Amino acid sequence: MPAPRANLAPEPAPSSAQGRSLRRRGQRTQHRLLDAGLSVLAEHGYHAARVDDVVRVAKVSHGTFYLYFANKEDLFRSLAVRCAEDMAGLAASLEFVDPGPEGRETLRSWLADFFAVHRGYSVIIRSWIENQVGDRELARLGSRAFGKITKALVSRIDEARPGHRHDAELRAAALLAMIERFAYVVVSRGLELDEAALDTIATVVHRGFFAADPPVADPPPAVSRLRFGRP
Amino acid sequence: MPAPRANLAPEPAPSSAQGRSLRRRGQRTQHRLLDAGLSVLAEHGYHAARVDDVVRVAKVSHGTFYLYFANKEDLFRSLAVRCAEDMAGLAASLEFVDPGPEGRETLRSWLADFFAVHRGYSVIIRSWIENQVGDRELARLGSRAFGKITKALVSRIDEARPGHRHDAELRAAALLAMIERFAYVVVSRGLELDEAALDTIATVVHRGFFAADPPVADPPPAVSRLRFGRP
Amino acid sequence: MPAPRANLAPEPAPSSAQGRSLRRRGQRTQHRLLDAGLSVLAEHGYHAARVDDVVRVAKVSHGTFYLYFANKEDLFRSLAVRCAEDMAGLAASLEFVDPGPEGRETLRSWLADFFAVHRGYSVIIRSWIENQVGDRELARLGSRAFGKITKALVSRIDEARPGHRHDAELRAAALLAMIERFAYVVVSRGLELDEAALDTIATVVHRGFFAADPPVADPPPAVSRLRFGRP
Amino acid sequence: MPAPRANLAPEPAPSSAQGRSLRRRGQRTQHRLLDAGLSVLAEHGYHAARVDDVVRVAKVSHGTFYLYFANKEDLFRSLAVRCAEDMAGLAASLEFVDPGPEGRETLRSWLADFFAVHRGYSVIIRSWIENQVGDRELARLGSRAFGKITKALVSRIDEARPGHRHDAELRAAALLAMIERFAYVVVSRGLELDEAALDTIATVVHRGFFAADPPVADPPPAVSRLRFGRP
DNA sequence: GATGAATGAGATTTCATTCAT
DNA sequence: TATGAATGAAATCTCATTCAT
Repeated sequence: MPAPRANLAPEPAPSSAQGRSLRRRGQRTQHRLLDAGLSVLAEHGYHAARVDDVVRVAKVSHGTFYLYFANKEDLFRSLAVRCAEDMAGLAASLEFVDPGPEGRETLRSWLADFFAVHRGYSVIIRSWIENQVGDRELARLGSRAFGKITKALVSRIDEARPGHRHDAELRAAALLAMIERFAYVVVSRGLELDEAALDTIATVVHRGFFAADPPVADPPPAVSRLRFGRP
Repeated sequence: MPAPRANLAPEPAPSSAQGRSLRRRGQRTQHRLLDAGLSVLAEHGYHAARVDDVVRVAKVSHGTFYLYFANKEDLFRSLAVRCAEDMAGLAASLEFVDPGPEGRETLRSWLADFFAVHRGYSVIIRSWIENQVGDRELARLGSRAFGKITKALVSRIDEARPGHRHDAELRAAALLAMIERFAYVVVSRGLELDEAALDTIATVVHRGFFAADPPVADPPPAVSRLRFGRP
Repeated sequence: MPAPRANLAPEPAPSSAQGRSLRRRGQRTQHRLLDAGLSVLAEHGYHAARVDDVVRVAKVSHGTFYLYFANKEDLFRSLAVRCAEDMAGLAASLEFVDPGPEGRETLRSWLADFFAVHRGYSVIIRSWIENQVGDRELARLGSRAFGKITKALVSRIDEARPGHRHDAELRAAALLAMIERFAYVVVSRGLELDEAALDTIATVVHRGFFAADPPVADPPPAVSRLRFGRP
Repeated sequence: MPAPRANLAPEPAPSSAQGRSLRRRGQRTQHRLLDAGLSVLAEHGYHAARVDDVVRVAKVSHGTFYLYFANKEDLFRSLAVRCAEDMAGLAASLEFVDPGPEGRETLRSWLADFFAVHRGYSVIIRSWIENQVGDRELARLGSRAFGKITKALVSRIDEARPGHRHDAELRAAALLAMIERFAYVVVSRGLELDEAALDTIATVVHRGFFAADPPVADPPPAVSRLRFGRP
């Protein structure tokens, strides 16, 4: 059985020129497979993605795939690592969000980055959120990535509206839900997110999630008038 | 080939008690299959859901499944129809959202309904959005259902902030994205959405999406500081 | 298990009027099933014929089918019996075929009958010949029916060309093959066999199979110039 | 879905010996499957033939079958193409049939070839004639093959008995019916067609179908004495 | 007599993975 | 390194037959 070397630490560089050229070729192949994997996953989703599709797009043989990845899930994991790194950078890059106009600009800029990451990795992110792959380690990778972003959001919201820690957590979750889903919809429909749209989103987010509470009147009890969801 | 009777208009109830009892048994079985389908789909998602799982949950034989549904997709379609009906009701039930406190309550109540529908049909909705099933008609069913809700939201947002029609559409999309995704996260993690959480969401939505614009300062150009998404 | 009464001797007539009416109804149902079976078999052939098709054509339920026939093969057997009777009559009706013009007329008349039988039972006959049904008894039924006809043909050919018994047998086989297949083609294409066509066939058969040998010249050895049928 | 390579034009032979040997293995397998298919079909007929049987005979796995053929029908189609080619050759090889003794020899030789083709492809031919497979293209393939032979026969018969074009067509159909069916019977019973038998058939065909008309007496009207074929 | 719902054995097809070259 | 043929477990679907009413 050819031992899959996927995701292993790089082997020591061989001395011969021939060996080095092979190595380079191998890297190119692996790269082709990763890119092919991303595009196939994007098109079909994890379950409907076939190894067959990946190798066809990458223009390599079936056997070659298993030279670089232990299995389908392993390819997915490799992509997920790439994605998690970018997500961590994203989390680290969110600075203080001022309740005033500058805060809106800070948000605007950060949101632009967020959407850019999504554009590349929407499938991965989708799969994380929906837990489609039955792999503990992979799920943890995703949780951690999202956890970092959530934490950053909680901090910034808490800074902007001090004294409502628990509420801040809920808001952070809702905010992440919104922008993540919104990004997905934009990507999946092939839409272009222009400057004006980014402005609007930034405004909504800024005012909805970061603004201080106004004085509220007495709220009457909420009563649902509809009954849904048959047993 | 035994013609699948799925998705047909219900046949007229026969007059004799004996005939009706036979019919009834069939209906019960079909119902059991639909419910089983919903729960299996919820657990595994469309692609990973096995007909085998469905019939085991419904406690019927394999053959029986194909007595009521032409195939897996057909079961899915039936569930989708049920869901689309509830979604249409949801869209129709959204009334005028006042910019003041009453508007917040209107939203709160409607959001409670929205989340209730999601609790039942999260899988269906997810599949619609992600277009997992390669079926045109099914996709259209979903688009129409979501279109109705979006339209309702656009109308209400436009009423609340007249003169920004295009902006209203973007806001409606973002709002739907948020609550849809938020509902999904809540359902998929088995969380309970309590009154306080509902309050917060309603507040965020009300202020972020329905409030009038405050005077804005000069916005400096947004510049992304990060580069994501390798080619 | 409801004992199938198919192909059994008729039970004693019940005394009550009610019982008699039921009996009549039963016969009608059985008849409907037989006819439906014939038409379904004609359309699809034995293997592709579904019990489902038969009961739909006969407008009875699945259960009812098994009230009258033990299984699919049993229905087929019943039809085969009907057919074998007609075939026997056919065999018995072939009289002396004169080498002269009257013989041609005798043949013509008999061929008309032969084609008529085929029109009704082509499927059955086809199945016999091709031995499609894995049932010994059924096959024997067919062999016997065909044997009778072959025997009659052999006798008549032998009468017409005495002293070539073995040759007569071969001729009989070829003749039967021809008219049987010809009948099939006519039936399966929905063609009408008119008087002129019948004339031609009668002529060909008369001259080809029943005429006395003319003096033959020296026959050179037959050498095939083609090679067919790859290993 | 792995694209079935069945029925494609043969790929250009690769230059390296290594590459060719790989190709060779695949070709051998495909060949084994075709041969297995032919024998299984011959034994059971199209509908009763199981892919399972084919792969067992070919000694390959289930999956391998679908590597070479899209499905059962596709295997059948491939065989049919092979058969149609041989049939076309057969049609082209029928030369002028003299009304005298040489004509009989021409026929004899051609019939030997005809029977040889049948020996190999009886199942295919049977299915064509009986239209067992619900595939338009396949049926057309068969019609064309048979059409060619019929046309050749019509030409030869018309040459031998000029001035009866319409009659020639009927005769050609009857002749083809006879020899086709006769061949089937011979093959299906495992009989050997010896020289004497071939002589007899050639004689019958020659005299029955190609000889000039003798003077005929007045034919009395043909009246059927039997009534067959219950409604 | 008749119905129609239910069954389950068996057939077809898919696809991730292995292996010889 | 790379290939492509082969595998087989698992999934989907069919249909003759049985059974409760």
